[in-house]
Parts: sequence; structure tokens; C-alpha cells
Amino acid sequence: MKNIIHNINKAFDHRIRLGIMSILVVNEFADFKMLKELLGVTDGNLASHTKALEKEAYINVEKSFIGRKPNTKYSVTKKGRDAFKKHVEAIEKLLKQ
Amino acid sequence: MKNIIHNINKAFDHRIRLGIMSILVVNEFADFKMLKELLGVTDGNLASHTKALEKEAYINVEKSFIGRKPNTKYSVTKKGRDAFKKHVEAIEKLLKQ
DNA sequence: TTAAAGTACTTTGAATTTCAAAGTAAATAA
DNA sequence: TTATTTACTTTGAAATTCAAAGTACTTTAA
Repeated sequence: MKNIIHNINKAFDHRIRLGIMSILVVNEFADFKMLKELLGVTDGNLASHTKALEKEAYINVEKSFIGRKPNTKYSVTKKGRDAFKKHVEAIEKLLKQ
Repeated sequence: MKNIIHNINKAFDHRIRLGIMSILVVNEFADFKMLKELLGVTDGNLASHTKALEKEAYINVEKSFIGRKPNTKYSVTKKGRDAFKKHVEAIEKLLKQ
């Protein structure tokens, strides 16, 4: 092992992204509005954090219309779930040393 | 409760600062060299993160000489220990739902 | 039926944060 | 003596965070 924080994933190392992932690993889907309300963040801020997770292929983004309104649904990918599990284990290990 | 991440402390919301605090809550003191080696970070980077924690009064900085060499010892303050406990509880709660 | 307000995002770029390279000052090794 | 190492600090470029403003509708109200 290199050092005590080397298994902490930079992509999840921010409270908003940690929150997004925490929501997505227990809910098959969450839409923009739901994430925004659960996290208490501004629109632009949420958009940039979801974009960062999407860029790493940790989450999936699906755009559709519900009735006549646009709707964006986020879900976690297999890669994201695996990486997040590792990250959580790394945090737990760090906090329990 | 406002939202699911509102108890996460921004001051600890970075892997290096999380690592510094994790070390300091279990070791009465840690010096610059020890933190640097345990965390695997560059000097300047470590300095800026310890400075950020010091600014919040979460850690104490004591400068002295060991033999004829400068030595900087860091320790956690009561305020830091309490705030960190809250932070860890917030993370655990977030990850457990 | 036109106007005003609301919804669901996206874009933009200023402010803040992160980070390592370079600097400082003294100790030790060659 | 000169070079290298140690233990930090300073600096500022680069990356990230964040909210204000923008876009493109939809809904409500007069």
C-alpha cells in the first residue's frame, strides 16, 4: 500500500458527488429535481457535478419527456457502483485505523 | 433536517484533510514529515491543507527545534475533534441510506 | 389570448481551491 | 569548501466549484 488515502477516489471526493452516489446506489433512478431537493444545491452546481460523474462513466444520463416536460434521469453504472464500493471501503478503513 | 449532506463539514471534505484529521485523532501529535509520508503528498500541498485546518482552529501548530532542526508538530483541538466526530457521523449516516 | 410566472435544465465565467515548482534557511555530507 | 539534504514556506498557474444568467418550453392568470 502506498499511503493511507490512495484508495480514495478523487471523483467521489466531494460532498455533493458523494451525496449523488449515495442516492443512486439505493435508488434505481433519480431525476434532476429529486437530486436537487435531496442535496439542497443550485441547478448549475448539480449539473456540473453530475457531468463530472458522467464523464467518468460512473453514472448514466437519460433524457425524456414526462407529459410535455423535459426530464433527466440519472442512474449508476456497474463501473460506478464498483468504484463507489471501493471508495466507501477506503473511507471506512481510513476512519477506523 | 435541511438535506442529506448539510452536516458534512466543508473543511474536512477533501481526502487530504480527512487523512490529516484521521491521523491526528488517533495520534496525540504528528509532525510535518510524518503527515507527508503517511499521506504521500507534496510539501506545498500539505502546507496549504494544514493551514486551512489551522485557520478553522481545528488543529494546533507548534514550531520548535529538535536538536538544531526545525520541527512542526500538529495536534487536533477540542473544537476540531468535536467537529470531526460530527463530520464522520454525517458521512456514516449518508452512506447508510 | 397575450402576458407573466414557473419548470427543467444548460451555459458561462468569476471566485475559490488545489497543487507542485521554486524559494529559503539551516544542517550535514563529500 | 561546495554540494546535497532537510524542513518547511511562498507563489501563482491550473483545476474546480458555484451561482447567476440564459434557453426553451409549459402553465397559469387576466
